[in-house]
Formats: sequence, structure tokens, C-alpha cells
Amino acid sequence: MGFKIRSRIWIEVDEHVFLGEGRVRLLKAIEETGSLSKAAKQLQMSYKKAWKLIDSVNKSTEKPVIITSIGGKNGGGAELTPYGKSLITTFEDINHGCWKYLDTQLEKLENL
Amino acid sequence: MGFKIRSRIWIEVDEHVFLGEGRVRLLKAIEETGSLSKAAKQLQMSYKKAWKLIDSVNKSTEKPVIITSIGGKNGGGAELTPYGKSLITTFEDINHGCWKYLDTQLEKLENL
DNA sequence: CAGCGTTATATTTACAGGGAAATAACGAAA
DNA sequence: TTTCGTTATTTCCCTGTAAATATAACGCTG
Repeated sequence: MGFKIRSRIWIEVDEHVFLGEGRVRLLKAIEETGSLSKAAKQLQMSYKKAWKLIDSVNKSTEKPVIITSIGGKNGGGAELTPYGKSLITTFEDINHGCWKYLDTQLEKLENL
Repeated sequence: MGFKIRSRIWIEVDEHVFLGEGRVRLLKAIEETGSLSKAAKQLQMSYKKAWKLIDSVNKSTEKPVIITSIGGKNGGGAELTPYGKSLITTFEDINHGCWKYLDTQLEKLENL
């Protein structure tokens, strides 16, 4: 029947979303560009939305995830902490494992 | 840090959503009440939304999932086919397995 | 044939969320 | 001290989605 099983995972802290696929994409873009505005542009996302996302991430945890600076040499910028980088890789690791599990379950559907 | 990993899974046919958690809830309510309108009321969902959901489900597959009848003894009704019932149990089985997998992954996050 | 309780469908209304734009704040460099 | 490029924040508008409303179709029952 051409079924596909898809999924979305996210991490919550205290009943609030802390990290999901969209935020991970944004963090990776920040790591790549070194700037929040450039990352937003790369993902075709409004700056406001991007800022809200990373603000929410930063407020959800004591350990800092991204550090932004305002003014200065190049006008400012944003960069990930080592903790932030390891969060990304762990999230993607878990996500891929989830997809893999779901792939093994597909036959259960086809055989109905 | 009190992390929780949450997830949402759904089944697609031809790039369209065929079955997800909301639709499964609705199908179970239909099975229980024997009526689409009663099921919608039980879930505090508008009748229109419920109807659109089951219409989408029925259009996504050749094998019938729910059968509705209009007019007649009690004014009409809706009931699941055996295929529909087995879809529900299989979906929930896979979903629970997914949650279980994610639980095993939680420590990876805590140990960052 | 009129009434009843459904499913089925169209039309209108209300509202929240997102985007765009305007503005402020900041610090280095020229 | 002016300029520049960025982050930070607010305000306004608009669109897309959900809800409410209205109405039709249907077939048994009495």
C-alpha cells in the first residue's frame, strides 16, 4: 500500500519544548554562519521567529547553549557552546535511531 | 535536568497523512459510540473536523476503514471495519514501542 | 407523509500566529 | 564622535486556520 511511518521527536524540560527538529536545524545554521540573522535567512525564517526559538532554548536550561554578543568587531554574532554542539549530535543520534526502529515496524502494517 | 523525550508518529500514504494519533483517538471513539457525531462530542471536537478526518482516512486507502450509513433506523451511524480495528491496534503497538525506545535513550542526554 | 436523528456540505465569523517593518542598544573601528 | 553591522524588542497588519452556523440529504418509523 506504500505506507510510510514518519515521526517527530522533541525534548521537553518542565513541560515546555526545549529542543526539536526545527531548533536543531537553526542551531546548526548558527554554528555554520556564526550569526543569528544569517542563520535565519539561510533557513528562510523570519529573524523574529529565530530569535524567539533560541531565546526559549536559552531560558530552558542552566547550561548555556548558544552565546550571543551585541556590538563589537563585526557588529556582534552568535556561536554555540561545546554543550550546545554535543546536544545537536546526541539529538540527531536519537532521532536516527527512532527512524530506524520505525522502519523495522513497517511490515506489520503491510501485512494487515 | 529533568529531560523528557516525547514523540509523535503518523502513517503517510502518497505523501499525505493517513493515520496519526488524533485520528486513532477518533476511530476509537467511533468504535465505542457507533456514531460520528457522538464521537466528536466525546472528544470535544467539532463535527466538521471529525468528518474531514475520517473522510481523509477513507480516501487514502482502498480497503475501507470505517463505514458510515445515513438515514435509517437510528438516523444513521458509523462503525469500524475489521481492517480498521486492526489498524488501531497495530498503530498503538508501534507507538508504544517508539516510546519505549526513546526511554532507553534518555540517559544519553542526562550524561552530557 | 411528517418527524426524527443521523451524515454530508457550504458559508460565514472569529481569532491566534507569523511576518514585516520600525526602533533601540551596543561596541569596535575609522 | 560618527558610522557600521549586528543583536534585541515592540508594534501593527494580515492571512490561514479553526470554530460556529446554516442547510441539505437520507431513510426508517409511527
